[in-house]
Amino acid sequence: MAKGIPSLTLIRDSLAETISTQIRQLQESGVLPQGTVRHPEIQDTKSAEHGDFATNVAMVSAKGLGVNPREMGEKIAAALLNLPQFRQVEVAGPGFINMFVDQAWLAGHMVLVLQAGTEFGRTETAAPQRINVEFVSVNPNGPITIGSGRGAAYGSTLCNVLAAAGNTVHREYYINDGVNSEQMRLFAESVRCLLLGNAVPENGYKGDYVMEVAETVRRMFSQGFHPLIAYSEKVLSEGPHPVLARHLESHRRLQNLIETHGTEGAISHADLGDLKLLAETLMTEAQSAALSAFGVKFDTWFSEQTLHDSGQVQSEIDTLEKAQVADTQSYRTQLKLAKGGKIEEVLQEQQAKDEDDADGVEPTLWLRSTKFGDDMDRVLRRRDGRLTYISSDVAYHWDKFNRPPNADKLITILGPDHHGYIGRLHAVVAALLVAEGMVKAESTGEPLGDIDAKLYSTPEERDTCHAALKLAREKLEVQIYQLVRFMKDGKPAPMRKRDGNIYALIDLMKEIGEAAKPNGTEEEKLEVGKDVARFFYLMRSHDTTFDFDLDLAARQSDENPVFYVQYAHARICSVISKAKESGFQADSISEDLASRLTHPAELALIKKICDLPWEVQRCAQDYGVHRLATYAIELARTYHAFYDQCRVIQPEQPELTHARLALCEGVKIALRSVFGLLGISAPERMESRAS
RNA sequence: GCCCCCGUAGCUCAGUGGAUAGAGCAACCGCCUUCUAAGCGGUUGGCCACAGGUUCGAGUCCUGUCGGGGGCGCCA
Repeated sequence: MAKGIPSLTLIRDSLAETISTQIRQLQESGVLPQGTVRHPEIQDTKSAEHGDFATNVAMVSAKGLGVNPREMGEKIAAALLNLPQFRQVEVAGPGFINMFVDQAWLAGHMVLVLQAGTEFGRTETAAPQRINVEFVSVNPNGPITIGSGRGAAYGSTLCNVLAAAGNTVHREYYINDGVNSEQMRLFAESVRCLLLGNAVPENGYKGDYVMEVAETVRRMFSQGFHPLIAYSEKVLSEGPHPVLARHLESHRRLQNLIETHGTEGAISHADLGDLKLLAETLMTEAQSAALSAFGVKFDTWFSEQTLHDSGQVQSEIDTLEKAQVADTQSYRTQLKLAKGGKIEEVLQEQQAKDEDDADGVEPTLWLRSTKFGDDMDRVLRRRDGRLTYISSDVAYHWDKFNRPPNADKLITILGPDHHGYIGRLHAVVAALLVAEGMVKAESTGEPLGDIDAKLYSTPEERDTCHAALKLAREKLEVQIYQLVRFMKDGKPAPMRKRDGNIYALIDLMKEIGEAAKPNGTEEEKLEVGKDVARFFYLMRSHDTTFDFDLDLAARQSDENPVFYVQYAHARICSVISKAKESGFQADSISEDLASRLTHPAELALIKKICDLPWEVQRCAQDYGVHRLATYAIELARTYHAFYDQCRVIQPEQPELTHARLALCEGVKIALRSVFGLLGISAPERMESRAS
């Protein structure tokens, strides 16, 4: 585990701490009155005449202390001026404290950057958390689409950022392979129809990828399952493996069919469940390969069905029933909500008694999720006895807290179409917290109102449920990313096409690579495609819809910002290698480094480099990782400007050359760090566009 | 009806409650004998959808209106 650097070595944190200390001393010596002062925010200035950094601490704190903000600012400024970090401190406007920092002090931070090396950008945090992040998690019934690409890019980068900010992160993909799934049943049915030469069902799957799955399945039948069986047996002999065990049983069944009926006969006699297992496994493998090419790796690919097989689903449901947050009474509660989420009315809808139902009909098992803020109760077990998807979610969310062990928090990243799922997921976790006895509510002592009485039987139950929901919202954070509209030739390009085909992420990468690097190897093309696609997804806030210009992405030009940032890295590598030819080393830290770097373009660059850890921390706090892409562009721009104004290699000025090379090395370190977080490559060379 | 997201330059989008609202693309003008011109500098371009409110201060927070996108299954 990487250690990271203590956050106090960061410029902004260090300034904030210094200002806090000075204010405290001013209060102790009676220059400023006692009272709470907010932690100073260190802001950028918009023009050089306002100095290097500014803080509004006087403006936001003056009122509480009962003093004039400008006067307070003057007193703080006077105190700061005595410190070596500052060459000038001024109060401006309504009470801004504008700080002009000492250039050598500023440049001295470069030493810290160079010492941190590849660790630069990582920081320690006072309260590290153990976090499970689940993302992508699409059904194994098709390739990863360009739509899911956003979730993949966002989720993987968020994980990188959370880890860089000092947390322990577990990356997880949930495979929706439950045997009860209607969609997966239909997918398997479609594959079977293709295998048997029958027409695909009305709402079935028709894309070319389904045909490919069917062809692969046919090949597996003709080759037989012996190798797979042998492999599973070997692995299972070394220890338990629930998923493989299920596969082994299925493969044995299919092998028996082949031996009795021959290849074609086996296909037509095969159980739909066995075909489904083959089809979804192939699809999952394809998804995994595409995501891997996209730079996304998971610690766990978690199979939903294992929760059923192990009995965890049933046992968690029993626990919920015991705790009376789930029951089989024949009504469903629905909430009518007014604007602002206030409950206007509680409706209890009796279930129709269907006399036509045959034997074996069980009463519906309801999760009383309306006790936990959901707008309607949810079905856990259908009347035909089959469990719903949400029933697996109950066991799944409980199980997820084991990855990493004793997880503090779960983050689930979902697409815009799953927005309506947030409420019931929180209800699921809240119900679990109640049922597992994890909630201790303080009684509010308030009696049950009319509306409450329809939801809860006692005030204590209500208070417990409310407390559980509050805790659930802390334990499970759902992040929704918004829709992407893909534009081609100025027109929207649909993710799912009429002919049943899907615009797959892997195809997007290939297309971009083909256009950007027509003479490259397949691997190089995929890498370019990955870089461009990831950067495009990550440039915009995940929380807003945006247009993905496929033509621009495919164009290999200066219009494409990813090449702009990568070019900065390639330029630096070129300078450093040229310098080496002249006998200069970039990674040596000279003692007088700080005093040599005085040019405005150099100082701007130092400030920008040193901002990276701070940017990472901010992103980890509010999950707005798109700012890292903005940061990369800004850093590249600052470097390009420096490059234009400050010649690095000057043999007649070896000290300056060394200092500037160290600066280049610092930019390189920062760029590589941010590229790593964004999941894009750092090319050492970029060929001229002409070639 | 309810929920979520959005409305900022011609286009695509940034913008910690702070000072004169930014970038890329598009348009125009400059800069390669010198470390990669996939670069740099400059010009043009704005009732931050609208109306109230909170605040010393609002593009940012709150309420409402209008407009756009998405979601509200015993599907997952």
